[in-house]
Amino acid sequence: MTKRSTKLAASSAADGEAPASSRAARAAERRQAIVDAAMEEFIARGFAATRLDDIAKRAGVAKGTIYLHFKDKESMFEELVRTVIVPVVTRLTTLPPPAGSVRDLVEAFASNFLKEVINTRRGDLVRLIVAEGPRFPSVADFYYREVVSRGMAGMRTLIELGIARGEIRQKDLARYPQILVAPAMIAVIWQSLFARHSPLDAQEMLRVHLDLIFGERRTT
Amino acid sequence: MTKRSTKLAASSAADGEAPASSRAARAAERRQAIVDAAMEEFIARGFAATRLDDIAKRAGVAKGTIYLHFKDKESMFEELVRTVIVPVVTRLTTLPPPAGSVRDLVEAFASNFLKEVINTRRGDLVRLIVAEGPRFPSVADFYYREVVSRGMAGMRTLIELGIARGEIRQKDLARYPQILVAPAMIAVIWQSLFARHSPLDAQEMLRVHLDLIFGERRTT
Amino acid sequence: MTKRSTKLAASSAADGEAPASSRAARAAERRQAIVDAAMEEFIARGFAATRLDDIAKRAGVAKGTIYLHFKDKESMFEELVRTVIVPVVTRLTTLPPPAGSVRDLVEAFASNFLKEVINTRRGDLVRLIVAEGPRFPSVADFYYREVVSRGMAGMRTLIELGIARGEIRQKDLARYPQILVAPAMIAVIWQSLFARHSPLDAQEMLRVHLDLIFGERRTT
Amino acid sequence: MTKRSTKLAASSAADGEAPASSRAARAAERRQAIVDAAMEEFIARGFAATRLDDIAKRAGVAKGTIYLHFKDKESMFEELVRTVIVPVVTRLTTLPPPAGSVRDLVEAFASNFLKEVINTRRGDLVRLIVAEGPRFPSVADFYYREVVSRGMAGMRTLIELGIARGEIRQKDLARYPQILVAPAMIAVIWQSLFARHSPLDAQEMLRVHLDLIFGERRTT
DNA sequence: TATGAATGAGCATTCATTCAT
DNA sequence: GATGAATGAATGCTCATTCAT
Repeated sequence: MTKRSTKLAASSAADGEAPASSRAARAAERRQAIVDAAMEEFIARGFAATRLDDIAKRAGVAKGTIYLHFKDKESMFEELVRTVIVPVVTRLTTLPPPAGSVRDLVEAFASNFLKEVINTRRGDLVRLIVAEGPRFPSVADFYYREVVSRGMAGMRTLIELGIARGEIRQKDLARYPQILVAPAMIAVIWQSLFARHSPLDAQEMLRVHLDLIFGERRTT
Repeated sequence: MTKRSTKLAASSAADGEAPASSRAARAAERRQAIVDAAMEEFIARGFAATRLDDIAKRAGVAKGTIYLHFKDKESMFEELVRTVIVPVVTRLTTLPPPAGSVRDLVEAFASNFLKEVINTRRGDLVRLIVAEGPRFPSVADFYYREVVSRGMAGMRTLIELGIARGEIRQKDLARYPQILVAPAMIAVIWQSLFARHSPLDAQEMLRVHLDLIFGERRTT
Repeated sequence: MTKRSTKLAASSAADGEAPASSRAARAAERRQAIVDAAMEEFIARGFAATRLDDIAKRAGVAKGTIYLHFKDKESMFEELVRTVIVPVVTRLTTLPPPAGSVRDLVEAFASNFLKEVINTRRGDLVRLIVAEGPRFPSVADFYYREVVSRGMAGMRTLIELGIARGEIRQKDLARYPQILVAPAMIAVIWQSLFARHSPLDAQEMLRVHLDLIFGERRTT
Repeated sequence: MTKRSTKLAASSAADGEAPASSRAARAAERRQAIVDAAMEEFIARGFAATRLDDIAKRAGVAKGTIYLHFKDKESMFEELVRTVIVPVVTRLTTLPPPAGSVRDLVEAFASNFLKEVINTRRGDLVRLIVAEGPRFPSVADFYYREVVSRGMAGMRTLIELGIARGEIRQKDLARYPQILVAPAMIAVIWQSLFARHSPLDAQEMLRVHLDLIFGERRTT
């Protein structure tokens, strides 16, 4: 009756005997299954309305097992956010191959953001953070510290570089990097809320936005 | 222990003497007190985590009184959104005095948006809608229909007018009015989530953004 | 919006002006409407599950009006039982025209019981008393005192008369008048509970039962 | 404060040592405790006035435990009726040893009914069904189907046999088996409602009734 | 380690009763 | 007298958390 998490059971052969990846690996696998399940449920229902029962069922574990990996519902949510956000940030920030024009850099970033966040569960997670932020100051703090402030700083640097190189005219833009990111954020929220009312071609919108800023015209 | 609703007692002179405003007026007053209290609580805690007890306490009414005005918690939330959103939309859309440049129009709108939404409980309500949308399709539908689609259409018209008049260069912008609104939305969310981490001068940011689109420079 | 009780408004002409039956009559009328409505509701839902709101609505009065006539829900129920039971008992016990055979007397009684109780709201009330008895000792006491014990005594007298006159053979019957009444009671309950499963010709059943006791055969 | 269910602890030896009766047995035991407690409370107060809190307290379990066994209060009531009725019906219908006179058979049945139902919680349950029937059509249906219609059919068969064998004179009786059962039902209700006003020797009453039908005289 | 039965605090909702109009 | 808006105690049900197995 208990359903095993499938998408992550890429580990071993038989179910009861784990040759190589014993003990620790099994545990990590289970934990990951819980995190995945929790993300789905939290996104779909929000923190307060999500039942641990449903998470356990979806993860294919018993309810008590969750407490072997997380202190309680709150810390599960907080750790979940960290667990999912950190690798994405790492990937998005490590990327910039320091060659080419600023627009190339920004476009590369946008492209990655598109692939890694928009139209992804990760995008829904961003909306979830926006939703639960006020009730989870620690999550909002974490998100501001790890994502927002770092993102703003990075964008500002890029903008200043663009201004220095003459790619960007609008000098004030450096004071509000939010403007550079705003359409991407709006895309994330739009997909999560209004996709079924009217689909949005996020990629094209971002291109138009970059045209607005860099003045030129190019194809992705 | 019972607290009188203060901000809404615009009825008569003194608090203890309500000669004319009998029955109906008292009822409307009470209902408004409930709506106000509910908005505060829903914004602070989200739908699921909000207790009717707290709403009642904050509104200065008994728990049962809420049910004289709303069928249940869900419809209270839905009606609340309508009650608050409709007048704002009305005010924001009725405003444009059809004189002056397109930039003037947009700036007037931005100015009103700033005053009516950003830095206002209404702004928090927008974040709340983003947060609860997935669990309240009816709310998301309503918001899309009454606010988003109408807003997009209006913006598109303005953009096209701007293009026709030569105020806006970027022709593609008309396809993505979201870009025009994005910074305003980001400002709303920012104030709600990150104001305490780093305050945002929304007015100035919007000005910079308009400069980006209209190319010029002006002071509000 | 308030609906006037119709079936009882056989009183006066205009609604606001009661020529003869003013004041007191109006009050009595209202009270009767409440009693009627209450009986319907209590029978349909039982004491605990009946809402005063529904009674008021059905009676065409405001909720508060009920409290002008009855102390509270409990005493309303108790008085209701008295109000309805007493006249029936009176009618059923006053009837015996002291002529003819004992069987004639019993048959006359059965016939009246059939007309006055079985297939009547009064029958449902008996079932209601059976239902609520344990929670309303005062009602059970009243019913036992006014109906059961008097009924048993009366039946015993009739049986003894029948035995003395040679109409009834079974001498022990006088010790258990319940046997004489049992089918009538069963008819009451049957109609209330199982009529829709399988209708019962109570009159015929009672005739068969009397044949069993009196040994003869007659038509009603 | 927690009371262990006593009457049902027929499992192991001492109360503190339950070696074999693990899991399933414990669960069954708990469920039975809940059923017992529920029966007491429902009988004493009726469905609507019974509090789950009281059932839980009486059963010695937490409130939530009830919901591990029953979907809600309604289905608890319905299942309770089934759970209690079915075995009784089974026992009462399996009994007839096909020897002896019809009167012997009927007397055996009466004797069992006396022992199994009258003066038993089961008797009170019958009154409860009469009480709640109108609000629980499913219960009334079940009772009619499983008990009443089967009982009527069985009685009719016996009566016809009695007529065929010359033990019963009254031929019409076969059309109204209710007459045969009526005093037993009245005994059930009497004990439940009027026992404290005036005790009833049900056994003797049933004997007198059988004498009435079979005409003879015998001792149980 | 993993399980899931058991717990009981917590909350939405109902409804008898009151009382200002 | 009548009214019905307002009250708040009462109660069914949920669900995060614990712990014996």
